[in-house]
Amino acid sequence: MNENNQSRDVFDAIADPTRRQLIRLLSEAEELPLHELTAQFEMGRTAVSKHLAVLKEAGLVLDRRVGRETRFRLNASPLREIQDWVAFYSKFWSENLVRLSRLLEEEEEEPNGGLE
Amino acid sequence: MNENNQSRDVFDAIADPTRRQLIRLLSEAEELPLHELTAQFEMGRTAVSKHLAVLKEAGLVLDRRVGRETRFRLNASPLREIQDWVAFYSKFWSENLVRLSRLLEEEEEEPNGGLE
DNA sequence: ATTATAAGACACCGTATGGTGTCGTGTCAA
DNA sequence: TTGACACGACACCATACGGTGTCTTATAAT
Repeated sequence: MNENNQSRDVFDAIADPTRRQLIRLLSEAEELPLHELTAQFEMGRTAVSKHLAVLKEAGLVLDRRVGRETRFRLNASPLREIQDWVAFYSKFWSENLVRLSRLLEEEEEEPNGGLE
Repeated sequence: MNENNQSRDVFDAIADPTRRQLIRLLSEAEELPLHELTAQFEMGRTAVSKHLAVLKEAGLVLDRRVGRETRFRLNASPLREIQDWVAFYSKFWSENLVRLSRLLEEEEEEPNGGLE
């Protein structure tokens, strides 16, 4: 019952480079109509519209009609899930932290201090 | 000429839930053979092997043969790209920060203070 | 009133993806 | 040495995906 109506996996939504570019463009412009977004790509309007639909299903984009154009804006909050996910693994790419976590694990498993 | 030999997009590699589950399993176990990983899923060995191949192409996994089994281990460092990417957008999902950035933008665009 | 623009809806298409099953081979165990 | 096991390499298949083009409708401009 939260704000985010994501019927689509956020990981999936950001997997496509075109969609990441859309996110980038929307982050720079507050609100943009479809035709203006389309102008930034080599593909046709329909394709861009489909990508935006995917982003919308993931809750990453909001749209509203203004006159004859549909304007899109970014809603970045679902990206928090990505950040949380990747934050969990950040401890694995620092050698020092890896050593530290191993030490902690060994202490947990062998509380009698049996280091080899 | 760096360490990471990623011939595949990391965003793409982590888009699949099965592959994220593989990453999770490997993060908990240091090194695991294919058959042991396969036992954690409902799909067959070939499918799991393919997912691991994708992770390998993204540089997220290393493998070595030991006897008749192929053991896999996690290499999380390519995930740094994800973290960097998402960190850029973290400023967009705090309401306070959004308001602040809007204020700054309005000041830049209309330095005469013409608010409607 | 007419014309141009913006976009939704839809049909269509080639290819990538995610799964299957099978066969052959190296390795470990009895 | 025989058999079971772990795996790679294929061939195969259904469906999802990322694109196209066309038609129609609502809106804006002239």
